[in-house]
Amino acid sequence: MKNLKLKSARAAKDLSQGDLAALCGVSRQTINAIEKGDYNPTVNLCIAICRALGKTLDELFWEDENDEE
Amino acid sequence: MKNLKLKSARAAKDLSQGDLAALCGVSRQTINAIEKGDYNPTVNLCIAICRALGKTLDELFWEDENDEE
DNA sequence: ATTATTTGTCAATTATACTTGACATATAGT
DNA sequence: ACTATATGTCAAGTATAATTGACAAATAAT
Repeated sequence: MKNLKLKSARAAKDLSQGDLAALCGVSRQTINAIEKGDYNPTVNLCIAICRALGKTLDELFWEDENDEE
Repeated sequence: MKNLKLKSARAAKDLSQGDLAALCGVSRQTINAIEKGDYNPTVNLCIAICRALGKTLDELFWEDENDEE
């Protein structure tokens, strides 16, 4: 289950996966895995991503991650 | 950093920590720890909690978990 | 006083989020 | 052709979310 909302919000800010990872204090692979969607980040990381992209949890993570795989 | 929004949303539905845990498929201790607030649940669990309580991520988890400790 | 339910908290284990390091591919620049 | 950046993915390790089991204290009921 890809997270396309995240991918497009990141593209809208013209950030690479690596850029966003640095802003959130995680590795590039972690951002890649979240966008790819086959796992389940912690809420604090979700919040960090939202802050970096100027979005809220509901905008990026509501009804996506849950219909898993 | 206690999550009082969660605690009060649960109280509003007259559910015990154990009840909510069962609805979410996790242990009572996990719900207790999240309300107590000293850790960082996964977003899928947050979503399960929101669904059980009829709330959204923004309502229960936005700007709480992040000002950690 | 006692019985039952809820909550708080501990210790030890298991599952998994997240890391580092590396390699392949694709695209664009020079 | 070469160089650089962005992405996708793998394997092995570390950090921590979540588990089970147990016990104590508080509340409410009888």
